[in-house]
Amino acid sequence: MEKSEDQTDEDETEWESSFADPVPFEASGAVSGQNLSKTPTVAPTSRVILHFDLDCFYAQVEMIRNPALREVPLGIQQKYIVVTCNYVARQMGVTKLMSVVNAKEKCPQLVLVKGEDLTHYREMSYKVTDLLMSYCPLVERLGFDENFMDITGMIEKRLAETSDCDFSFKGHVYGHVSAGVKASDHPRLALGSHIAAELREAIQCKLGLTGCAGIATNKLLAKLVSGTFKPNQQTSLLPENIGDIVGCLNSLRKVPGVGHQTAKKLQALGLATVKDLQHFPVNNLVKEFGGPTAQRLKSLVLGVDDSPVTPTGAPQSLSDEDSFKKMSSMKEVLEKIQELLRSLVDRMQKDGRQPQTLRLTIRRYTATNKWFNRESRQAPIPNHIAQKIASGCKDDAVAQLGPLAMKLFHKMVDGSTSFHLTLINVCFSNLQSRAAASSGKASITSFFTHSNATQALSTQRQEPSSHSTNLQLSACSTITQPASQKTFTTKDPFYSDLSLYGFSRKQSPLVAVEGSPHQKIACSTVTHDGTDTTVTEQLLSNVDPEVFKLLPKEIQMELLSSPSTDYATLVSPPELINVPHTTESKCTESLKDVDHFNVVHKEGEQLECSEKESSHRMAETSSSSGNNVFQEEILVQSSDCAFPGNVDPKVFSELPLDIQQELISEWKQKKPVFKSPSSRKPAKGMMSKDRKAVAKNRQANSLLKYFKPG
DNA sequence: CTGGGGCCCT
DNA sequence: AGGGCCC
Ligand SMILES: Nc1ccn([C@H]2C[C@H](O)[C@@H](COP(=O)(O)OP(=O)(O)OP(=O)(O)O)O2)c(=O)n1
Ligand SMILES: [Mn+2]
Ligand SMILES: [Mn+2]
Repeated sequence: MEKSEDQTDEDETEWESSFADPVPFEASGAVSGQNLSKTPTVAPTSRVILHFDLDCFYAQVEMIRNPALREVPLGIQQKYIVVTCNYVARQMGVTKLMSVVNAKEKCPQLVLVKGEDLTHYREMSYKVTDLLMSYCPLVERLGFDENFMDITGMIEKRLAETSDCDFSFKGHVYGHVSAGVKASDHPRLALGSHIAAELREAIQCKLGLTGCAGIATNKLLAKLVSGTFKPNQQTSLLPENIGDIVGCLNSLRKVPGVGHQTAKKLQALGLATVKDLQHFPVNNLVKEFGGPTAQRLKSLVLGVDDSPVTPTGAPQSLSDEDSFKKMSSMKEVLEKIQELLRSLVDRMQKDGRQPQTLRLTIRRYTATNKWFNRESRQAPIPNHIAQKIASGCKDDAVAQLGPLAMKLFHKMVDGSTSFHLTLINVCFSNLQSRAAASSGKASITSFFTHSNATQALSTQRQEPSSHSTNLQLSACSTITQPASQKTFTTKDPFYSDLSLYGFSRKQSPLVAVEGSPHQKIACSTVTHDGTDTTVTEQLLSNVDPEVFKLLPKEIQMELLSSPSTDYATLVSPPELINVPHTTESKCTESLKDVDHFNVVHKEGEQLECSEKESSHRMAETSSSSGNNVFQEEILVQSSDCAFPGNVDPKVFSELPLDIQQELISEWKQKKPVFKSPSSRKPAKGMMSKDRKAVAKNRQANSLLKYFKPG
């Protein structure tokens, strides 16, 4: 969400003139130059990237929980601010991140729902990510309500399978009247728009959520374009219009990756708009930011971004915090810390991993500048305590973590003098899988001294190692199933073949569950009976069998389970039954359900998401650029982004989904595998070297991690 | 009358 | 341990 200062939206006034001045050619050369230097073993091609952003996310979740709220102006309140609001409220002038007082002033009838507890939002957030991942594993989260997807592989496969190029874009096309755009000129993006439409439809059908999507050739552009038409619409960006969308960002702060501090530095250099930066000599930028960052900034404002879609995996940290006007007694502090710890331990337990580090953060009261003075202290969590967390001895764990947290507190605050706190945050980090944790302090990898086997073994997987309660709770993706028909609602020729994607029997496509809303359906977890000796020797041929035998059973299971892990998905919607009664939200399982390979095409119905082809924001007016500084990124292979070596994205996409996830996890040194907030990622805590190396090679790190690589 | 989360880099 | 970025 944008800060309020950024919310004035003047895009429309600017974009047509964005081509007036050519910008130096050199700036766009980096990407193609780099890729040209590679061996052209893979057909050079641009990527197709999707960006999804849910509509008024917290408000939508609350409206699902209580449908009566749909018709009233609704604001989600955290302390004294309205963090977001539904579109009814927006129509009446309420904005995101508005103070409560201000919002009530704008809209006295505003209904406020407390939103300090993020549990429901977090859960829904992961359901969306899991759903997307079930189609294609290349999904990267950004915040709770956004996901990037690299569907290049899916596109290539589809393109090879069909010769039918007589179709149009789904949704809007930036800078055009979409009906007037020939999809045959941009078949890959056009296909992407169809996939985006279907994924949005799936999100609405299965989860009851609406959102926007952007379809473009990189993450930066996909994100920028997704917000063009707002709510519940999608927009594609053609290469010829890259200059338009970037050029109309008159405030540099709107460029993702340019935050408050960077914008201030730029402004000190006299740079306020994107065009200013486009024309600014990179050399003068280097002085202030350093070479790599300078170049990245230049690239960003040209719409160039070859950062990969990096599968997010399990979270690296879990934190819980509370703010208040004043806290000044040790008793309050202790009670607050214990309260936060109880909640955190609860979440940790469901995650199934063990935190190795505890961090305590405080904010002291200061009259001015209340929000930039945080102090923190962290400490290792003794193993015996960590195990209580994961094993479910909640009260026990809290009882032991409390004193540890208080020790950290006293490193910052002298209890014998007066203090005035306005915030306390408790954070678990350095999260390790049980297998890794139980094998000692080091990761599993340490068992194999000269292991080149680690790659094949996927030693860093993080899923729970046994079929414990944790596994059942976390491995089950809970998806709601509308009781509505499964009728196919389009005769779009591309949909039928989409059913081939993302499907894998073992993966267990989203299971439809009908019944009581609050009924929890147990997971039918298919176990990997990997204790078979022959299997062992096959899979672990590079592992010393003597060493292997010494490993705890759970770890053996871990090592054996990687390439062929079976798992079943499970379904149950705790409170999600209220799928919007909108008649147009029919759910099709076309991409997923194996039993529906023979898709029923129902004539006459359209799969439209009530996209008003409104012509607001001028984005529909066509403008062709004369000069083009904004060259399309060509030669950007997915292998540069998500795959090691020269892996053909098309071939990759044809692999069974679970295999895709395994491979990705190995390449990333993480193990998402199970679809849930837990078990997504391995602790790369101690693996930071590996992780860093990976990130560096992929250009995923550094300042503009969000968009531009180095 | 300015939340409550996350991520990565230094 | 802090800083900057994202939502
Ligand atoms: N500084 C911020 C920004 C966002 N959020 C939360 C509240 C939002 O509901 C959610 C998603 O942020 P968005 O910027 O996408 O805003 P919305 O989804 O609420 O609205 P929109 O429909 O404009 O996307 O993240 C937050 O707590 N603090
Ligand atoms: Mn968002
Ligand atoms: Mn949103």
